[in-house]
Amino acid sequence: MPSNEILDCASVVVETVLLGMKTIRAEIRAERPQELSVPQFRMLAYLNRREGASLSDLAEHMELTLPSVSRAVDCLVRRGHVERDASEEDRRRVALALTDDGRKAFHSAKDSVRMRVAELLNMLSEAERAELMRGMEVLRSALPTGKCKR
Amino acid sequence: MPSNEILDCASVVVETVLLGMKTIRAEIRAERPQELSVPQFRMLAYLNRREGASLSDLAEHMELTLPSVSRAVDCLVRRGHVERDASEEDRRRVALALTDDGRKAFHSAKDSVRMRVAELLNMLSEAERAELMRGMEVLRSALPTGKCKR
DNA sequence: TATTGTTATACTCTATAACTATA
DNA sequence: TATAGTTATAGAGTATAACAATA
Repeated sequence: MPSNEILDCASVVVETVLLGMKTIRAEIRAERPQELSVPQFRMLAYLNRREGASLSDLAEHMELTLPSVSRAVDCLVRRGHVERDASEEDRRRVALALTDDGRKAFHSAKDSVRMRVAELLNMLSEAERAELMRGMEVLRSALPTGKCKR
Repeated sequence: MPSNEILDCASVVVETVLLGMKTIRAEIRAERPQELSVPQFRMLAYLNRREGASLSDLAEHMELTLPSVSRAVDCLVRRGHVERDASEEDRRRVALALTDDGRKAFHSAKDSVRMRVAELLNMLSEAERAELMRGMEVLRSALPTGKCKR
């Protein structure tokens, strides 16, 4: 049972992450030719890292059910962002991959977000940025990263 | 035009916020009687702070269109989380407020998230937590604080 | 006429249940 | 029989366009 002091820390972390997410969300969704939703962005990001991932892999990463991801992928395929092929080894599986168009859409959205955040960080002093980086490092080390499913 | 070093910082911040959001999302949506989506949670959080806010206030905070928020509020009203009344001063406006049930649902979800994050932070040393808090403080100072009129 | 909100319509996001195909 | 996905159905999340009511 965490102490009150740690519960207070947790509140700060949650509020800050939600605030940060608001900036990111606004940028991902801003006009722009290749408009993406946040879930779509997350799926493209995963497939960009894990070429050939199966639908189950993607569902696990997104923490969604298979039917939900199946339909979401329908949508991405329809838009030309993702390719869906039968796996060679196990014909039940599908191998998902970004198309060139999907890779372009993902990087375009990602670059926009990064540029927007960089503009904000540009206002900080070098010392503050160093403290920020250290804080991010600590937070990453505390958060469950990907697989370990509580 | 931010330097490459700052662009790298921005990447770290974005990745860390997305990772943190994943933990929060999983917890907000977890089992539990009063299941909420992330947007619903954000709306309840806003109305908890701003009793009597109008639909336009909420739409601005959420960065959504009025029709979208109108429907989202329909849903929250149907679930008994929110009350929608005509404003006294200006009959065009609606005054939104949490019901007791809505307040309960919000605090329950919020407490779950906080507890889950606190459990994770509990693994850190005291020095690491101090660094984390400092990093959060710096990040907050850099992010646009969504007209925080609390 | 301008502002606040709702309704109509159309996608996407997500779930559960029932199904198909492969192993 | 067990596993990987899809289809059916339903409700929430989101947008634009058209509308109604109040100021």
